[in-house]
Amino acid sequence: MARTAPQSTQVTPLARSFYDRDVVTVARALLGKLLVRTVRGRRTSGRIVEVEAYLAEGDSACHSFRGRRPRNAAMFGPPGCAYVYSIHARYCMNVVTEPAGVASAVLIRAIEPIEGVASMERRRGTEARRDLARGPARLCAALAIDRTLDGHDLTCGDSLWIAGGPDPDGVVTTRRIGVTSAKELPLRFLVAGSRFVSGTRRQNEPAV
DNA sequence: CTACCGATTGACT
DNA sequence: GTCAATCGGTAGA
Repeated sequence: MARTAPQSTQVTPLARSFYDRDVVTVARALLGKLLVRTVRGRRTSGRIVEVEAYLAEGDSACHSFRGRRPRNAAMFGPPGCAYVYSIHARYCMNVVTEPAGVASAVLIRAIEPIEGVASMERRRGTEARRDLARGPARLCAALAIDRTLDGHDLTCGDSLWIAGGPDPDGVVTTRRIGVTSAKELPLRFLVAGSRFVSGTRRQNEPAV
């Protein structure tokens, strides 16, 4: 086998059963995992450090709250697929959870860049490592994620997937950022102490 | 068709 | 901390 750069992290995609669980369980379990993106054989990746859960029921901030639409169709599909949408002329990426028809998802809000930092810098137009993927739309820009990946199956290990990683030492729970309804729900989860999370100091104070 | 608006970001005080 | 650019999706005339 050809010699390759040493890989410190396993890159086998997580199985569908990982995603076919309660959305909050999946959200917390995603912290520490490796988000992997390949473009023309070149890999970029990062450790997930910030996520938000969006509930299938009783969550007015969830895109599925007012029913199925063309835009949110992926949320109603099987678990383990991506839901990519645009807002304010940017892209954001979610992971669909729970059985098909239960329209819940986890928004990936920030990663700590691990591989392909130079590619991320080029795509983002900055060399500030902390800012490369701190925020859901910055993350998508850094990994070249757009709506062509809406509905993409994350369990195949092709183009875009999630692999295992070390569980964080601590998790902070806060309210979600930017939502204009259901603001009070404690559904944002951060790797404690990570400098790669978004939000202000106050927004990152524990809410529960 | 037009009008409104958001799970954001970056520039600025 | 404040503020507005940006544009696709959706609702409504």
